Amino acid sequence: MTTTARKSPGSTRERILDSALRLFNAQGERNVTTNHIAEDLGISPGNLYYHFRNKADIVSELFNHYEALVSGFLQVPEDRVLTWQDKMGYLESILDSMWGARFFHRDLSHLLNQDEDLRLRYNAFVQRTLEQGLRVYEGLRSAGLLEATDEELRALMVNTWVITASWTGFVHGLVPPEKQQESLDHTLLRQGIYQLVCLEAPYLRGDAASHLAEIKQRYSAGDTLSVLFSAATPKSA
Amino acid sequence: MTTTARKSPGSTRERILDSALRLFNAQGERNVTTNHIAEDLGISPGNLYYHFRNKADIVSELFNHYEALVSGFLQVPEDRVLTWQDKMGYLESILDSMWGARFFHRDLSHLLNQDEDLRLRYNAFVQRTLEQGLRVYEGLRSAGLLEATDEELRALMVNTWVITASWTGFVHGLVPPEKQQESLDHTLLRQGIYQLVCLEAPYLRGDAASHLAEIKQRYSAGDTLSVLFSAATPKSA
DNA sequence: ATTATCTATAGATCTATAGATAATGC
DNA sequence: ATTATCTATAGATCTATAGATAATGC
Repeated sequence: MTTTARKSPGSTRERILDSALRLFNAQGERNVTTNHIAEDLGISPGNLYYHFRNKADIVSELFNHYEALVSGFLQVPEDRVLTWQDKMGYLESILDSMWGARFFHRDLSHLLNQDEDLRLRYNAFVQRTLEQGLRVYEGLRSAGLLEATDEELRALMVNTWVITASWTGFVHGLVPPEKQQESLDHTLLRQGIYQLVCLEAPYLRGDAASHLAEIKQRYSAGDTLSVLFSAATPKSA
Repeated sequence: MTTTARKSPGSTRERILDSALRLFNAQGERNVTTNHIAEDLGISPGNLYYHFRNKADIVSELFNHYEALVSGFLQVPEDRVLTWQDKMGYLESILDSMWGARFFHRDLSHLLNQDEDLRLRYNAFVQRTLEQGLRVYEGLRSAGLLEATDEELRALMVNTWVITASWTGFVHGLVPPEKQQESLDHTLLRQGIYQLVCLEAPYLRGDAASHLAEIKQRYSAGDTLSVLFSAATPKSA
């Protein structure tokens, strides 16, 4: 039974989840079978099935972790006004969470097709995230850090979400798995933040606007993506 | 023997590709086996393997179609200046192509991991598309329809690409497969164009800017996505 | 007594090939 | 002769369970 009651942190159930997450992220959910997970942990397949009904059950539980993480970050503080540092914190935290569960968005469509209940929870999650994100943007607007109509804000929020959720997949499409070392990954993750900052840039005002150049600079450090544009665009004329 | 030489249009080889594309898009590549394709066509599995080495070979050939389609659209006319209608034409054509091969981006990471050669061709494709897209944006800038620095243009181009390539996946995550009728699909595809227009909006000038409201109106007709924001955001105060 | 684990395996697929047969083009 | 197709199947997995055994908590 997939109760939410957790045993001691090093319990077999927890270890299965840890191992599954690691293998899923590294090799893709599709390429990791229940046998692989059991073998990775040095337990029997039977034991794994004692703790989880099936693979979808493991995925479902991993989604719960990820969902709680993201929802937890996207809170607007009630006791003070938002700053542009807050805004950067949101971007970093969420992209980090995405990266930690990148297997999920990579195989999203199959995972949702396979488990109707997960699809419902995922839809609710997207809706909630978009709403919480919109609150954040509205908070930034109230703080004078952003200027946009309600309509513009909603479109911006959807675009922010789509890019955030797709960024790890985009990176995986470009970098072959054997080259996905931790360092490179981190650089590309920062490029994702750069892209999100550029997305917001036209609407930024006040402090957020005056720090724009500095922030862009900070997150484009690696300049890894510029490879994509080959030699066509001279850096400075 | 994956030669590019094609037999008569209704040849078995072509029929296999058609059937595979249709089934892949409808059910996901992962859920469609070579046996399913053969059965769908009423031919034997053996026959299918006579025409294609394996499933990856079929996918590879489908990618060729898709790639040629997209690359063909993204040409800047040399004999005249770009108009904002051209720009909308690009968006429509490319999202249409994406939709036609939506299975591809849905299972992208697995397909690329499975076929090293496909990964290389895909990377070249992305690079070429970003460059051609950049040419288009530069053309719009020369025509006075868009104002942005080179740096802004490159970031815009990457964001445009990520959203374009991810949009169908985003839609699939929200709409359960049994509800994905042709009509709904088309509405959501138009919402994708709306999102792309909003992405470009801050940089538009001249005719492109003055037609902005009209264009937004045209593509948000269904207002399907607004469901995501529940009742939180009043349409007009 | 209950919880955790293992061994062994049935059943379900899927892939891809070998070998036979039919259809077609000279 | 060559091209296209079919039948039948070996081999490779993977899932998920049954049934036995070990460990643990009272």
